[in-house]
Amino acid sequence: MAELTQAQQKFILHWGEMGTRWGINRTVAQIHALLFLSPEPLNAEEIAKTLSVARSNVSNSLRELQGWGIVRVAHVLGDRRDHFESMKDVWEMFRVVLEERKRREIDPTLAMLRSSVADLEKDKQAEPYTKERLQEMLEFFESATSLYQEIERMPSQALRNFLRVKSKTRKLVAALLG
Amino acid sequence: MAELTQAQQKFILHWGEMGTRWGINRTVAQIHALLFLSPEPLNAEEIAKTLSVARSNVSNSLRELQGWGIVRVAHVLGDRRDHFESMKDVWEMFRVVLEERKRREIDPTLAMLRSSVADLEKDKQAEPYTKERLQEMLEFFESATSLYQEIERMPSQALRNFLRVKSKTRKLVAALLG
DNA sequence: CTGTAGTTTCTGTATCGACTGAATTGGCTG
DNA sequence: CAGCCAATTCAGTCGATACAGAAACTACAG
Repeated sequence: MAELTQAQQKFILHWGEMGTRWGINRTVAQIHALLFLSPEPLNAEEIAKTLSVARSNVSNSLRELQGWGIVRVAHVLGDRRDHFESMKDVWEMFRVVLEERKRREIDPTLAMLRSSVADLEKDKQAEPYTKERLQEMLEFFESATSLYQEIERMPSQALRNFLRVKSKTRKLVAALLG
Repeated sequence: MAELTQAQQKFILHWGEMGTRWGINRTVAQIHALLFLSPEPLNAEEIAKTLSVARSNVSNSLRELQGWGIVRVAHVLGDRRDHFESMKDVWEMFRVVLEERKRREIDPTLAMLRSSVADLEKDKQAEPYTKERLQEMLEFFESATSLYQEIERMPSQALRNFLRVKSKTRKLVAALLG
């Protein structure tokens, strides 16, 4: 994995860019991409070499990825060094990240909105427009959360099959018509 | 709207932080929050005053918000200055933003994955692991996109009602049990 | 107990993007 | 067409964050 093929490089770079757009550090995302593509766990040194970033940067990024719950340490027999591997199940991976983002970002937002709306509820001389807007925002977040959990609750295999069938059907129809 | 109440300030600051976490500029998000709360369209000057940012910064941020399609110019009779208002329907607002992010980020990712997979398909001596991983990633994005469109296709009012009933029920049950 | 390999923490630097204030452009009004 | 007000563009500054390299720490081996 020390040398990257064209396709691997392309994916890793793209993933890094995607990361930045969604508030994830570029290097963190690149390391994740690398581990995702790697058939076996890599040690920090290899990662640093392959991506040409400082060893310490790799260390911190790996900690962050572990914090997200999509990378974990894997030990290799006869090697003292820590090795790292990415979760490989894409659905599960995104589920985990979404769950974590909900915990870090959505839940605090819900709390903030609830307390604000409650405060405005009490304050009789507060002008009602703000309350109305915050109320609607709160309802949206509650509904979206609930919708998300509804989907999450579906057995993921069933969901996948359902969508796979749908996609096959669509392609078939497209082929027949096109 | 020149002076902000406690609740308004809290929301605007929080929205700004949320923005940064999702790759949206803080000021851009704050301006959006302000417009979202404002009962009437605001001109750029007012926005700059209220949030204590430079006039030019407001100008650029407003352009960006218009680029996302959630803020638009509104003219006020007898006033030469442009005024700006945010979309107020929260569901629609998020739908629009999601649509735009799909266009800007997901679609190019799909394209990249498709072409990479196709390339690896041809290249007989390419090691199969990378192809396998990219293939799965591609399938995920295709399914997720399709799932998203499935949800989007549902009449939004029906979706809202469905979720509202669910939430009411949940609260009732919680009240009876708690 | 000492040396060594591995990892993390720390500190200074560099880079990138956000932001400001000034200059410029555009367009309306008398 | 002169003057003015609003909006945009531009060029430089500032600040946050990422990052590298050095130092410190840890754990194990001999």
